[in-house]
Amino acid sequence: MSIRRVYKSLLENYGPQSWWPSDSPFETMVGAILTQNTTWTHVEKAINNLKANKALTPETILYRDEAQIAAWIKPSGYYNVKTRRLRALCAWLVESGGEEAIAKMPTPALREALLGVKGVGPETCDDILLYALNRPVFVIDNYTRRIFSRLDLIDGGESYDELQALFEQAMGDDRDVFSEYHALIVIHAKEVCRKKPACHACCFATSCPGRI
DNA sequence: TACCAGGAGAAAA
DNA sequence: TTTTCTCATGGT
Repeated sequence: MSIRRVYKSLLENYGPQSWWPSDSPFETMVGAILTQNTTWTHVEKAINNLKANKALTPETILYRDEAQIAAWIKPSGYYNVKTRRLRALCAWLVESGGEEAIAKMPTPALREALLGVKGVGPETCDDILLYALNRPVFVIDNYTRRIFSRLDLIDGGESYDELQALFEQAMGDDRDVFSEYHALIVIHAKEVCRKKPACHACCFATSCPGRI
């Protein structure tokens, strides 16, 4: 078993996922913040509230009443901290000259700048780079650690950057492959870990619908 | 009822 | 430097 083989297996089991579901790069950025520690169905409700109120713009999120923004994104949970995080991201975006300006920035500089925004950690940063800005970066999340340590392909204690380098080296410099792989990992984890409490070992079970 | 979800930052040890 | 706590709604 190898990282490349796992990708092949997941793709065969679940098919292409074609992430990220959104209508614009900015919507993807907002979704990346809102999806922190919650499920996508809750994020959809929050984004729909923003859309319904024509509030899915950097300017609206920056300048509308903070309590109003929080009320719109309430379904996604942690609405107070996420409001501040959205504002920090929008402030950075505007100060940087908007989407057209950041699109011209080289990936390492862009990544460093995003990581400097309060509320944007490594996973959210790479979600934005990969899915909003189409940069070839591999997204590492807790599912990746869980699944691949269970498969004995990683130790589990590696740093975020170490794991990212490992997957990027294994899969080549292919943005579309990185995009599919991360989505497939999330789909797989959700498919096989429905048991309560969540089963963290069912990658090995013959009953697992997406057994690797 | 209790657990958990497509994390991150601050505080405490 | 590493670990623990906090933020919070809503589905199962």
